[in-house]
Amino acid sequence: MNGKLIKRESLSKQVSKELEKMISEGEYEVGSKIPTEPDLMEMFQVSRNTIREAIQGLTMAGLLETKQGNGTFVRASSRFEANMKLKYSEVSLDDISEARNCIEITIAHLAALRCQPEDVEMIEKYYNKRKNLQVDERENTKADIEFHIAIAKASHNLILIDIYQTISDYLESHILDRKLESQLSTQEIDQLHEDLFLAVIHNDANAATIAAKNILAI
Amino acid sequence: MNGKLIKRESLSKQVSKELEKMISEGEYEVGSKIPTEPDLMEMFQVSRNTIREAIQGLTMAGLLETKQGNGTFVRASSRFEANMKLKYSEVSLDDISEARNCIEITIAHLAALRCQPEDVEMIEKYYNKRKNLQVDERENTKADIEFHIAIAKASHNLILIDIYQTISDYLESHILDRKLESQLSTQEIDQLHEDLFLAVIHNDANAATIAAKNILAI
DNA sequence: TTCCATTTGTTCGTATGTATG
DNA sequence: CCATACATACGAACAAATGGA
Repeated sequence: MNGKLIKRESLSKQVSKELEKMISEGEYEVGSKIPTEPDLMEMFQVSRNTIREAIQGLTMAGLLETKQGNGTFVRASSRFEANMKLKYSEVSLDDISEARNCIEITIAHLAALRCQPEDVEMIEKYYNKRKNLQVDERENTKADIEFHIAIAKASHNLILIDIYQTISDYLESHILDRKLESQLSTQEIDQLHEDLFLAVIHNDANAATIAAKNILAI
Repeated sequence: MNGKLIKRESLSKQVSKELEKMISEGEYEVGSKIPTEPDLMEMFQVSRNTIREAIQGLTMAGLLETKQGNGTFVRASSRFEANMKLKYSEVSLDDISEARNCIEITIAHLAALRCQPEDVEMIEKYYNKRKNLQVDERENTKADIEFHIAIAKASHNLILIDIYQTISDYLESHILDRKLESQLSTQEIDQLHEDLFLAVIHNDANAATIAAKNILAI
């Protein structure tokens, strides 16, 4: 009768995803308390067990934190943030910056050597997105990171991709800082990204290496 | 009456720990099927929910794998092994090698700049251990990795240390292969390690970078 | 201080669905 | 088709911790 009733996904997973979405969208802010289990039962029309299973999953992932006799609180707004908070609670911005510098060049090099047509498509997509979002610095930075991640994926090295994705969320504020402090104009920064873009899609590994170094020097 | 009845720990946790112990001790081997849920209920004298919760925890941790309509199987003998299998199951040796090359040089450079007396002590310890274990190739390789990890720690960059440690377990067979295929003699390889060792403890960043590159070229 | 309502934690029981052999 | 075994979901009861009256 109802196509939506194809319930290939368990109720707890559905609840979990919905909660995660609400958290990531800021509906429940970091540090705040989410509704009680009885309230969530009412909201989602499922049993307490199902609610608890969903909460347990998000707790394991580090997004939530439960306090007996008090409530369930939002610990992080995303899995990445949770991962970083858990794993790298004592990491400095310098550490992140160094790690980025370390792998960015290798990634650019490998991406130029290995990028496939579908990689080019993705890279181009985010390159253009980045170029068209010059007004809003925040949005531009997000697109910037997406551009770099697309290049990382073109490297086809699963370890490097994983590392880059893990630290990329922390890069956001870092990149923004650099841009604001930079001596270079927006046009010059754009040019550097275009250099990297062209080098990668033309499979010029040496040029990609140089372009990556130049971007890191911003 | 019975000291053991202090049940500060939940039943499911107790069952979980007991199962994990049995798995790690090899009572249930990797790939084999553990008893069915009803059997486990009988064994531990708890409800099916409790059994299932314990199994779910170990499944999440990657130690077990449940197959509906078939049984529950041992996937890994320890959490560490599980973590590796889960995260880098599709990683090739080339990926690891590339990632290593990528960060090894940066690590050597930073270690030379930042190593403290206590770092020198550790590096020296494993340097000597490595030198004195020339007979057994396997032991030598282990000491080799410990030597490199000591250097990584001297970089004082938590992210790079973490990454290096994560991939180092996969490095063992890789390094062994390289040694066996190498054109260089044991003495020459030793010399390269001594170069790196001396460069780092003398805070010579450039020499450390070069030494690291030479070692990677083995 | 004690008491109590709230909230999460733990455990049990039961029913039904789904996959395998 | 059937027995077995895991998957999912619901309901219920009590324990334990918290915070406020």
